[in-house]
Amino acid sequence: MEPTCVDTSLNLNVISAPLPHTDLTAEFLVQELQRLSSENKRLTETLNQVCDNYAALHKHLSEFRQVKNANSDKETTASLKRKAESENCVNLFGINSYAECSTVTEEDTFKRPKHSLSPKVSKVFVRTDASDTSLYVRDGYQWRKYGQKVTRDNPSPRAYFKCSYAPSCPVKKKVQRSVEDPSVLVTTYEGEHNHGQQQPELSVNSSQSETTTGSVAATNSSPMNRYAAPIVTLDLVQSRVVDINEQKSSIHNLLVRQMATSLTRDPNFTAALATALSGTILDTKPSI
DNA sequence: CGATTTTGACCGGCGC
DNA sequence: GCGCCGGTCAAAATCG
Repeated sequence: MEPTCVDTSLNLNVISAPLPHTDLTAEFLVQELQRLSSENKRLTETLNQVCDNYAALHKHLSEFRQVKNANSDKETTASLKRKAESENCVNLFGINSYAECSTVTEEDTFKRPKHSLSPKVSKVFVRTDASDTSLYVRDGYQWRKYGQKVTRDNPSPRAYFKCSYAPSCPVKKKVQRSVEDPSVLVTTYEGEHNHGQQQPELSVNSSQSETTTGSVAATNSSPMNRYAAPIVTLDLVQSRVVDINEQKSSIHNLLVRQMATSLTRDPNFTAALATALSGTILDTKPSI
């Protein structure tokens, strides 16, 4: 299966040949592990910085939208609002590189033309196999499908689900494939669960994974069962890193170069980057 | 046999 | 008022 979002698993096969002595090999492996751990930590810090920058940018964007909306003409029609909503979703989708889990409330949106008492609405983008036509997103709750419709702005059908775990649970969700990328499932949750979560899982058809904001853990399959060559899997979320001396700067530079090369060669990464940039640029243009 | 899914019908909001 | 469209209902079908 295609990995979720950007495959950050880097083929850092720097160990070319086994060393003759077992002790030396073990020592070398320990050193390698420490070196990679420190590299992992450094990348985690870089990622955090990128996330902070993104958050600041997103905040500016929200402020800009509020100002623009306040200055807009009051004769804005509901259809325009609906269009703005869809555009907003597309932009959100682009900025966050198919991995956004956003919560939209009554305060920070100028949409929601009706249902004034509508509870919290959140959207989750799940990358899945484009050839897979099912609209089921396993998110740990039990859902009952009660309808399916083909909407006007999207050729793929939209499925409607209700939470069936508790009869009194008011949560609903809508699942529809994205127009921009059919491999992405757009799940819209409405309301909040009044019960606990059942299964701590979050996947599509139990074979794909979902990325959420801030989680860039590369969940490529285990190197032990798929690849013969050692592949460094970056666990940027739960990295237990031991700080070691940073004397091997040349090796680090080499590693950084290898990572950059690996990322730029990755079509998923370049596609996600291009989408994010285009979404950001398009989002700044004045609305009609 | 109960739970779940499918799918056509129905309803209400909105624009013209 | 009429038609369009999104959302929901409910009977039939399907599944375990």
